[in-house]
Amino acid sequence: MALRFCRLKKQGYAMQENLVIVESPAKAKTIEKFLGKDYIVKSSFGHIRDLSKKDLGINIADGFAPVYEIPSDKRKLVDELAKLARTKTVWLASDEDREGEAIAWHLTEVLGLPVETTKRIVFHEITKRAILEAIEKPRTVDMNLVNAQQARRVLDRLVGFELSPVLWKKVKPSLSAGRVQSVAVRLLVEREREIIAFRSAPYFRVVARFYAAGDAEKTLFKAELSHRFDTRDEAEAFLGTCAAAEFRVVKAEEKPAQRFPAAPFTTSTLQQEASRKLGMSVSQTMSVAQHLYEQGLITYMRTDSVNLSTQALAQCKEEITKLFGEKYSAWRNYKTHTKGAQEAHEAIRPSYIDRQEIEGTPAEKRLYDLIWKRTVASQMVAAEIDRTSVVIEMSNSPELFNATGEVVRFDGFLRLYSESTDDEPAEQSGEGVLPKMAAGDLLLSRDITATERFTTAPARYNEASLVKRMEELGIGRPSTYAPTITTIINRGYVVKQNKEGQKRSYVQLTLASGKITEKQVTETFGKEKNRLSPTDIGMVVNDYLESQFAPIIDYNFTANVEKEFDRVADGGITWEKMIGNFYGPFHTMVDEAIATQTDKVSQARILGSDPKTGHVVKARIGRYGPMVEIEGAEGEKSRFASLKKGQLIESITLDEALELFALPRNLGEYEGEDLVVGLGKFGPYVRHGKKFASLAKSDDPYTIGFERAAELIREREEQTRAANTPLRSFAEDPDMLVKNGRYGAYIAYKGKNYRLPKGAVPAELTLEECLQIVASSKK
DNA sequence: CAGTGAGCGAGCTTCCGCTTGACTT
Repeated sequence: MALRFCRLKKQGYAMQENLVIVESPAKAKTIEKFLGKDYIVKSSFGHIRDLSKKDLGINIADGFAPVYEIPSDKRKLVDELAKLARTKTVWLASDEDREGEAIAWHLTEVLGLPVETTKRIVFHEITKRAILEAIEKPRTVDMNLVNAQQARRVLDRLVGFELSPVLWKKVKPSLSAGRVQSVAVRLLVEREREIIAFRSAPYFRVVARFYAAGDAEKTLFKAELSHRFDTRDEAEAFLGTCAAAEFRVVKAEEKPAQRFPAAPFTTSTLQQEASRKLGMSVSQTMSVAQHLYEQGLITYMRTDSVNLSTQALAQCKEEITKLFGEKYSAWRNYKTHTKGAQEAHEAIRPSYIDRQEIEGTPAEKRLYDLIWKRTVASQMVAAEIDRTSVVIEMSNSPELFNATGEVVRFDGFLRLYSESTDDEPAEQSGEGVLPKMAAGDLLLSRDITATERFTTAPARYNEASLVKRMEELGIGRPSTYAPTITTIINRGYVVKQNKEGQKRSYVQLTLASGKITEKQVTETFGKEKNRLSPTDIGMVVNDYLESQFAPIIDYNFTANVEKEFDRVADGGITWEKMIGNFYGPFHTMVDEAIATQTDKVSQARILGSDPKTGHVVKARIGRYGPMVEIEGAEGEKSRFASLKKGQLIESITLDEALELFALPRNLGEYEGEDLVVGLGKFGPYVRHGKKFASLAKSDDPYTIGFERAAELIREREEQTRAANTPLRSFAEDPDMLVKNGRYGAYIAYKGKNYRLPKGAVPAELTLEECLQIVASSKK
């Protein structure tokens, strides 16, 4: 046995003299194939060390010396790597960016390798050529870049671990603040305030349908008036003018234009498009992309680069030529403009461009299809477009009508893919083909319509548009966009929610055959799905941070410190000096914040007075969250009620507040006990004596009637009866019961519950089988 | 499961950026 082991080990040693360490296991697998049997390729699974978790992990007095630890879940891996490293030449092949360089350095430290001589290799694409080339010219670990990472890491820890405790003291325990998350929350708070402050105003837009004399059907087109009216009277008066007007073309222009394809996907643009086109959340997108990556179907999904490998470019050209012909192919190299991009990887693209479709879950197929189309389209020629614009004047008014038309002369990349936008589709005044017109042409109007519209508040962010904004500001990285959103939701700073649309009616005035007619139309507006809005606590924390730590949550803070990190990376300053420059003023701010008496960080907002009692009604954050209060008279207690989901202290009105006191409502006596509707921890309920039943989604606790409430109680009783009646019982052993639970049938035996094995039919179980299940599940 | 809202205060919470699995009540 010992001999055999020894021989195997020797053989392995002889065959694999080299150990290559990369960050991702999927990458390791691919590279191992390229390198052949002299190389064993292992993965570090990202970082292998981090600052000590239980305390600050930085020795400030000792020049900010970091205290690094190997996390317990990394111990085994590190031991394995160390063992392999002892007998082999190590090649550190972590990503070519700040974090990757640091991983390489931590590996030298932990594996006991000399920094000066250990081979460090990098490649931006996972192709055989790129990897063999990298092996040809190894370098050593760049300590300046490593130090820039240490500065980044230490700064984030200092900010996070000094700010958060200030919040625990001044606002609420367990809160958090950080360079990235606090700015993300700030974006949402500021947007929310714009929305609260916004007052929608009506206006009238005028659209006419014109035609050329003689050929009405073929030449009918739409044109919009360049002026918008503020009031109905103005709009109506204008239509009156139109009735007596003569319309004439003053300008007709046709201009050729080009539309270009979008760059290949990065993490952020993939998240945006998957959200717009497939309705996927940011974390869903990442998890599906991870699956595709692990199956070797796409390149790495956490990237800020739009670069494609030469090999991929060639494959695109071949594929486009095959599918659409050579005239559709255009060789393009895209450049990254993103702030702070590190470009350690390629863009997100299919691993094999000739693979147009894949097997997998529906989500995997759709996301792959999106990636395939975007990649291939990025290498296709621009679309050729003819844009026509026509200006129409009136004989009796200086107002002008405009019509624009667009005709695609050559589809180019549009044949495959067109990027979506975040904005709602603009109300079109009739893009499409315009009839041939020339200046001086006389036009007739079929009808002219003035439609009442309303100015709209800026839209709330959704996950993907927040990521887009963060990327623009250089805040966060591809690997942290999704987790950051999870964090700010988990901290209770932000909620993701839907909003029901509201109905409103608007006026439409139409001039046709010399007569103006009026129509009332209704529409829904303000419907929202999966939008992010700040909570009261999110707003309070943001305001506090703004008042005490303005420089830290400044939108340019990250961009500014990034410049400093770059100086460290260039060797222009030591990282300790850089951090020292930051920490001095920062720590003073922390001390001052703690010393500043902040009388009640959360102040009550006075809403008005209760019409019944005349007492003050106010909203504030209480022990159990946001609430409204009607102050009691002298020596009397106040009345309290919690805010509903979606309501904010900052924007709740007196009427909305008073409505909250309508609960609990007593609906009257039913079978000897009162039926009471209330709002509990788990939502609206109806109580009958000691029995409770939840209200259905369609029920409104403020308006629900006696009959419906009684019905809910009866339904609930029926359910409990069904749940308590065992599916199976045995005369021989009354302790043994097969019951129906929330997760299906289960066995209840002597006070303990047991799961049924897969495939068991509850109604057919015998006592023996049940006893066996109980016995076998005992451990 | 099903409101609460006073005050005291032990012990705990927290960052960002690299990577994947565990986990099922």
